[in-house]
Amino acid sequence: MTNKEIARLLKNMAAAYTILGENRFKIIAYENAASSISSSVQEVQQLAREGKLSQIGGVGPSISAHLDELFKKGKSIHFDTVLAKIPPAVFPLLEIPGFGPKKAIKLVSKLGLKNKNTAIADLQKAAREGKIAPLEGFGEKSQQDILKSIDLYRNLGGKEQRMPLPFASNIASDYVSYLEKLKSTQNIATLGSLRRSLPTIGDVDLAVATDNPPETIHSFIAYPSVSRVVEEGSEGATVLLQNSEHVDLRIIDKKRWGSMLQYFTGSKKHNIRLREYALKKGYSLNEYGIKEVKTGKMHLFETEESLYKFLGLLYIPPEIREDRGEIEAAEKNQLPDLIQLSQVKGDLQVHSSYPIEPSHDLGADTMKDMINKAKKLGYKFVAFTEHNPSISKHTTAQIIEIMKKRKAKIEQLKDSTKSVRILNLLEIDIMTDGVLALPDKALDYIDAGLASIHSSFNQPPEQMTRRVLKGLSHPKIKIYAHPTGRLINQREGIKAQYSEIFTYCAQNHKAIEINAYPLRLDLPDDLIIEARKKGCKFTLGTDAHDISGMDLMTYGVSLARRGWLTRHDILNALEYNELYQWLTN
DNA sequence: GCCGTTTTCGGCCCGACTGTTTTCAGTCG
Repeated sequence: MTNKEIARLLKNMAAAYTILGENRFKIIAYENAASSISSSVQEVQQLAREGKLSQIGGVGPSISAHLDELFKKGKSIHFDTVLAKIPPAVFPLLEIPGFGPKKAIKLVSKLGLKNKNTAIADLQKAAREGKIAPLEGFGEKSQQDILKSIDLYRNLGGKEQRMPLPFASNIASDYVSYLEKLKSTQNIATLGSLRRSLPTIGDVDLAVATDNPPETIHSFIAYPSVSRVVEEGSEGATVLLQNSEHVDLRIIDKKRWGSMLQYFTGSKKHNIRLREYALKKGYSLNEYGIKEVKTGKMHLFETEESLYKFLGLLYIPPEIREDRGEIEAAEKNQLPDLIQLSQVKGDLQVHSSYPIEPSHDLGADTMKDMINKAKKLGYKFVAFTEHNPSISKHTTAQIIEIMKKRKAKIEQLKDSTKSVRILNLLEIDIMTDGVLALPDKALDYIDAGLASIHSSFNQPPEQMTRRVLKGLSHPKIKIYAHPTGRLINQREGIKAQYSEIFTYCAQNHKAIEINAYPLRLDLPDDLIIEARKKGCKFTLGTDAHDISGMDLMTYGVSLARRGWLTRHDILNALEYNELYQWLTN
């Protein structure tokens, strides 16, 4: 079963319990478990095999026992018994926007919907025939809304696409510099997942504090790339851009800027935890401020810093507001000193146009150009990591010849370049059987290698894990590059036993790459956290195939920050000599 | 059902919006 299927099952359990009138906290528990499973990048069934189900937040002894039974025997008696008490036609209706358990059961029973396979179509027919409006609790308006929601559901087809962070970030920064030019603009910021630097973004949300809201809103909707104004009000507006990217503007009162920014930045789970924390101290927290429960006195916050401080907490950076222990850490003065872009002294994955005749894509710019770019970025070092020469198109002797020449070229550049040190690395495929796609002797011509998967992404987890570990076992290989192999919106990552891989890397002097390429943003943050706990070191690489690609290091840094990493976890923060020693040791 | 510097019991966030209601229920974020 996929995570999505498991999450849906638990969501259905929550719905069933809602209809059956179960304890509402039990319902919330099932919903929480469903939501953390649906957002997990680790395969839950795999975790179950390793006996690690309880690692997932919100999955405790009861749910994990039922899931274990389900995975081992193909069904869970408990789940089946509860779900059997609900008419089956209820469940498909839950997928329609605006439908919850109560509305679904009411319609299913009053309209007599029996067939779960045709439930949505049957409902649509009933609405068209005007059979919903007369029902108690419904009316003409809700009948129309149901028809609209069904259309919406059908159009979406359940697959809403999220933008990779760098795309959303570009849209936002262009919009921000446009709105900043207004004299009335006092404060401006991004909100939500964009501000927390999630790898993928749904809507771009912006906040503006202004002394002239109408002017701000007018300018917002008059922005040149707006293709359609979806909503326009006194507190904000929503527009669609050329490629139907959704952008929301929210006008925020300067006196409450801190509270609103905090609230709309989220995450939801962080906010819930923060409110629970505040309540224990006698404060009720909402998006407008903090209320003293006893006296009703309201405190307003112009900055987030003052808000967190008022609650006795250090300022929590947006990237780690995910309810992963950050509030407790802020309380105890134990927040990590997260890595910053300025601490990154070089790029450890760059592809030049050097004619290495690779099996994958070559870069577009010369080594020289990329070195100059590295200088401009203020780097102390840069690593060339072209793909290995194609092994199907060359003999071993030819490959060695290519590698020899490349080494000579890099040596020459090393000698002639003072300000930036150059590393002679190579990105080498791990073939399906775990063998490196480079003859052993050819590895003599590099300082160290990155190993990565570029084919047969669908091997079963055990086989994939053995393949990766075998590839990494070569003494020259020091970095496991773009570890999951995912391409956002295009390809799921490999299925592997990551905890085994991380343990191996921590114990065998292998670093894990955090790849900043926009469609990769790989490793995902929860796996970074797991790898860090095992003691792994990390590298940052843009995977740039031209000089402009080298500007995207900031997204690798965001990802590392989301994974709680500091400069001590990341090899790019070392001085060149220490780094060279680490890679050649 | 989950969870823990309030840890094996006794808690469990807060408000907006919508449509149907004359004070609330359901859904959403």
